[in-house]
Amino acid sequence: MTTAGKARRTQAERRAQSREALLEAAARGLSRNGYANLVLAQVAAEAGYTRGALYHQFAGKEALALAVVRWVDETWTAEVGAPAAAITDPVEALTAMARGHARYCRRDIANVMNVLWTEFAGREHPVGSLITEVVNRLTTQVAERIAEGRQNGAIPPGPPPATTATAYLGALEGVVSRLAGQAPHDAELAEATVRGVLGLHP
Amino acid sequence: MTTAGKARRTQAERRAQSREALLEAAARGLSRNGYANLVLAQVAAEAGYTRGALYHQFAGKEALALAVVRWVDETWTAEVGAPAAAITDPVEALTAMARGHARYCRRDIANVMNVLWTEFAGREHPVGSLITEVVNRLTTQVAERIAEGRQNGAIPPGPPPATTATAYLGALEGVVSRLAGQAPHDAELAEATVRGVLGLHP
DNA sequence: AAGGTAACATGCATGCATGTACGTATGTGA
DNA sequence: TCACATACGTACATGCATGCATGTTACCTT
Repeated sequence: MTTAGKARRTQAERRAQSREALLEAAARGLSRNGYANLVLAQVAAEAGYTRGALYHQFAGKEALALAVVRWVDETWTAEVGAPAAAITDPVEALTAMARGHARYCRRDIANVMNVLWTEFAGREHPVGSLITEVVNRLTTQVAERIAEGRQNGAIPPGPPPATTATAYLGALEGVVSRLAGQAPHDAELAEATVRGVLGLHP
Repeated sequence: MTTAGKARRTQAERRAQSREALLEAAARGLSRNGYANLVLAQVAAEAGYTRGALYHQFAGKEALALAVVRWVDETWTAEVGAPAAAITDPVEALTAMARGHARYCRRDIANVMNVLWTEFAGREHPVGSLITEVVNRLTTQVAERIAEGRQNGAIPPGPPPATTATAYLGALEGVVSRLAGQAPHDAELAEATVRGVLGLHP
């Protein structure tokens, strides 16, 4: 809402602060309103600026949304994806990812990916392409873990790994977005859900 | 796309045919584009009419969307909700609903509720209110079945029935919308998912 | 401290979709 | 068959959000 330090910042600091404030406001706006209903004047106002600042930092609405998606992707990978990927056991990794995603989505920013995915799924749009790219990468990773677990014997046989991975991510997003950060049930139910998708006993 | 019988229809028939064609086109459009990106000229064109016909049958964009939601609700209740509600055993009813929903969503119409829900969740809009109403009714029904199954001993204890029911519906919608009618895995994974949410063994 | 550049604000033009008024065609009852 | 009502098409007006061009303020260099 308000820029913290106003007293004699350097230009780079000033720029970075504005950019971050705008990105955060845009992420909240996208979470709530989606892309089509996102009004740049509101985004700028919520960040404490006007549209001028926004157009100075981003080429336009599309570029802003792309930046938000990349930003969310980076923070998600750092906070959820990478820690889960570091776990050796496939089942533990997949359940840890579910719990981690639930925790990550306790912030209001989190619905961004879900909203944009449903809005741009099956349409030709740069934002949709980027989302698809991110989701595909994730799906591939999950599918590899599933295949690994099946060979391992820890995960029972089922539909093709890619299909199961798609279901895994869809179910996870569905649960978490509906529960909207109702700790601690969100993480518990997220794990239970993905265990079900994978065919694991409770 | 094309109106079937052109030869000497009665006015009521004529009106009903147009209305149904417009509703179906609107449902497809909403599934793909959502409410904000739905353009009425495209809807009318896809139904074989112009905006004039649409505005003659519906008061406007909002009324059209409301009619679509009611229409989907009715068909869903008839094809999925009522058959599942007729089943006595709670676990069987809940799994049957999951499989039934997956089958129902094999049509392109099905994403309507999901799209509109994510678009209007937490906003004040007539369409959002109606969706919330429908979802709440469903959630209550599912929660009752869950409570029943817990008392029964068939479903293990867990988070409050209302919370679990929300997770049930979120996970189900998530899986089915992502799988987009990939029979037969959609039904299989939908059932596995809700079994996981409920804490049942595979 | 003064000129210059980047950050930001403000006003204008454009496009697009909705809603409405009016015109035309098709069915209905006397 | 003729007057009327209803289904549908067409053209115009309005509102709104984006994008851009032009001012104004803050910071940096010398």
